[in-house]
Amino acid sequence: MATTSPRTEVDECARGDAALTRAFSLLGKRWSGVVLGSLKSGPAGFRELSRAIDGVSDSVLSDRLAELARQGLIVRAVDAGPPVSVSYALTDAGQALMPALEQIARWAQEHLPEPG
Amino acid sequence: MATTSPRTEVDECARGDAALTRAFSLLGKRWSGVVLGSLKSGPAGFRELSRAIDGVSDSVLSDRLAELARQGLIVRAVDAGPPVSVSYALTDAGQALMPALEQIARWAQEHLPEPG
DNA sequence: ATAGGCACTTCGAAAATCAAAGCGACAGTG
DNA sequence: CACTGTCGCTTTGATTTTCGAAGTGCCTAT
Repeated sequence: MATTSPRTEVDECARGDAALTRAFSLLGKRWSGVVLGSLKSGPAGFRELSRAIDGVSDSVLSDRLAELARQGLIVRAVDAGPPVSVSYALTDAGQALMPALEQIARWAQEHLPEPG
Repeated sequence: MATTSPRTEVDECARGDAALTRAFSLLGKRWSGVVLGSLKSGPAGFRELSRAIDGVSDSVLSDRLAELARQGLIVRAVDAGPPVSVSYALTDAGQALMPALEQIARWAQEHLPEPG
């Protein structure tokens, strides 16, 4: 810490970074980060995501997709068929997060022990 | 065969990014991201973190610190006083995550609606 | 007609998180 | 010395989240 500071730096954003907190009120929910990451290679349907992600339950996936859409990170597009198909895709805001996710993935490869 | 995809290699690696999944099995837990972020400006004690983070309960903070330590992202250092004091600090692996967290924080400021 | 896929929703059970209180050690005050 | 307060946790229910399996409605292929 600061060696010679009589002042309180506590009021700074040093600790309690509001933006990070905000980000993790989303990303800190199970699967939301992975869902976003799964969308980076292009739009996908519900079932496709469900199978790709492996471990997430339908109900939670549904929740996460709804919440991410509500937050404007992804969009739900319905293509009236006749075979009606639904697809989820990243918005600009969602895309903007991809570099960070890629960085996290790279970090995990280097610094996170393998599962097992 | 499916009407849309002529061929999906997508299922292979693009989706289901293992590293990202691994990362979020940690960061996807409530508060772990914020705890790490709080440590980026230097070591801190339990009570200090507890107050800085605002919202986390002691029991969860305790859990997160233990888990992050177990994963090698932070270290717990005890300074035998007499006034015994404990402090938590980022390891190299933990430090290596900071750029990503900063990027996420920046992203949140630009793309995440304010708390309200 | 039977079977299967898609996009979800519903439901009960298990797990995670919460807020509050408690504990042992120590320090400061009167 | 008793009393209050801080630190670093742990324990104890209550509340919330997540899980996993099954069900629904629609459409298509056999």
